[in-house]
Amino acid sequence: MKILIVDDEINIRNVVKEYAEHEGFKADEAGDGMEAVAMAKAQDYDLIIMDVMMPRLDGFSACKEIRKTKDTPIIILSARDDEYDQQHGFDLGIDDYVTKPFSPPLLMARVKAVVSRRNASRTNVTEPMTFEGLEINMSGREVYVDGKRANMTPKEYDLLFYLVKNRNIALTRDKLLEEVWGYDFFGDDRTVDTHIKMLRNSLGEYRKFIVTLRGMGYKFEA
Amino acid sequence: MKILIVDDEINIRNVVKEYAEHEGFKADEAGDGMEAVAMAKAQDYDLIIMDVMMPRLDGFSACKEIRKTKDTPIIILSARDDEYDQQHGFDLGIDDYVTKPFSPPLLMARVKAVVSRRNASRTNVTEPMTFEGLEINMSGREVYVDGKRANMTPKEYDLLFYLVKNRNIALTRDKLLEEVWGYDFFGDDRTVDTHIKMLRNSLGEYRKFIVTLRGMGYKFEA
DNA sequence: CATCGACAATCAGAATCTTCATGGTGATCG
DNA sequence: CGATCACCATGAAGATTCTGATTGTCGATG
Repeated sequence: MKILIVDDEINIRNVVKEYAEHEGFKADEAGDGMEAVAMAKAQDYDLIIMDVMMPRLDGFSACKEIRKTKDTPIIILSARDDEYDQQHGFDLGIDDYVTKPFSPPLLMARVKAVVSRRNASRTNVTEPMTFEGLEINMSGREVYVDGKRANMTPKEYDLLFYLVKNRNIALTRDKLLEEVWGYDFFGDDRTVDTHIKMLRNSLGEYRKFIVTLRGMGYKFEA
Repeated sequence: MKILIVDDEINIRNVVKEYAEHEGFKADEAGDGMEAVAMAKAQDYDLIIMDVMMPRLDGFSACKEIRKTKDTPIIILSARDDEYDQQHGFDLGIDDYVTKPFSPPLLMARVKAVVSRRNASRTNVTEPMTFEGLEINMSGREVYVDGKRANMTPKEYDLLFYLVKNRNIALTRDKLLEEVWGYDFFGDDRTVDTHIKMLRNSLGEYRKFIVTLRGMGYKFEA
């Protein structure tokens, strides 16, 4: 297992590298996008961890360039909650996001998840899915209700996609807050309720897929 | 959920403890590294919050000592960024760190993230189980009795899942109250009986799996 | 070995407490 | 300035707990 760490800050590279090696990965480093592209094309990495803001060539452009020849899994390190980043990233087939500042063990958890997902099945998790009259296209960030394009807010998309990705699994509000809002969000539990409500409204009759688990949280039940 | 708070300043311990208990944790305290090592080895904590600068034995040395026998998750509280980065590597298996001064809600967010990550990696092995006509799917929070979905209350699920997780083990009412209800539940023993009764009703003929141990408690016998 | 006493477990239901969906409000951000 | 979001208050639906009565179990004893 060999990964490539791309960031212009040497401190971040060092931290990530130490953790990765502790997990049994072999880790190479690149200090900017140009370097990253060259290295990613020359070798077969199992995963690339890529910062967005970098000199010479930014992370997204580097991804686009790498994707021309390889489909190495990529995890993006982006500044907090940038909507544009997410939209952009889905188009490029980004496998996961971690927002800065992040805790190294959290990043490692994502790394392991992505790697095992790739190994487990080559099937792309972001293929469009259909549940009766509800069509969900995560890579295109589009949702159709009975063929009609649903216009939802960013949070609704994020929430729905996370629920669907973990469909048939009970999710606590804390878990949702951590995964959809970010681990550094500290706010009210009930915030989740509010967004669930709005999401249900957006889904019309297919609100039935979102099940309330009393005393627990929610679940997308297909 | 039990955590150990290690810091030589009693004010910090108190603040952290109060927040932790508010989140439903049970919290013990230690005033220095030596004490922490002794306590961490004597008991199974779900998490340790450890200061770096302490008399007698510093936080890092305490971690190293604890790691010899346990792999309890550890969050480090350090005074400055560089104190953590430079002085010691990441090979101690630290799960996260928070720099002082910190805001208690931030610390709590990290605590919850670390704990849920640990639990996720450990309990993700919750494939659905079947005992004759009784199907139990913990991750989906679903129970089927002869193929029919059983609609149960939160406590019934919690109780059943705990019993099943510890199947074939005798569980006292006190143990059940502590684990299913929480350490801070001060109520009647008979409460357990009531919920056992309702659970048995929900399980129909498969009530037979729940065995009462006279003068002792209950057991799920497969 | 039948009976009895003592204790343990079960049960039903009413009072109390929790939780959730909802609508509204003010803050925030582009 | 409009969209979005976090948060709060509220009431209704639902869950939990306790009480006290009843049933069940065990072992001692005559």
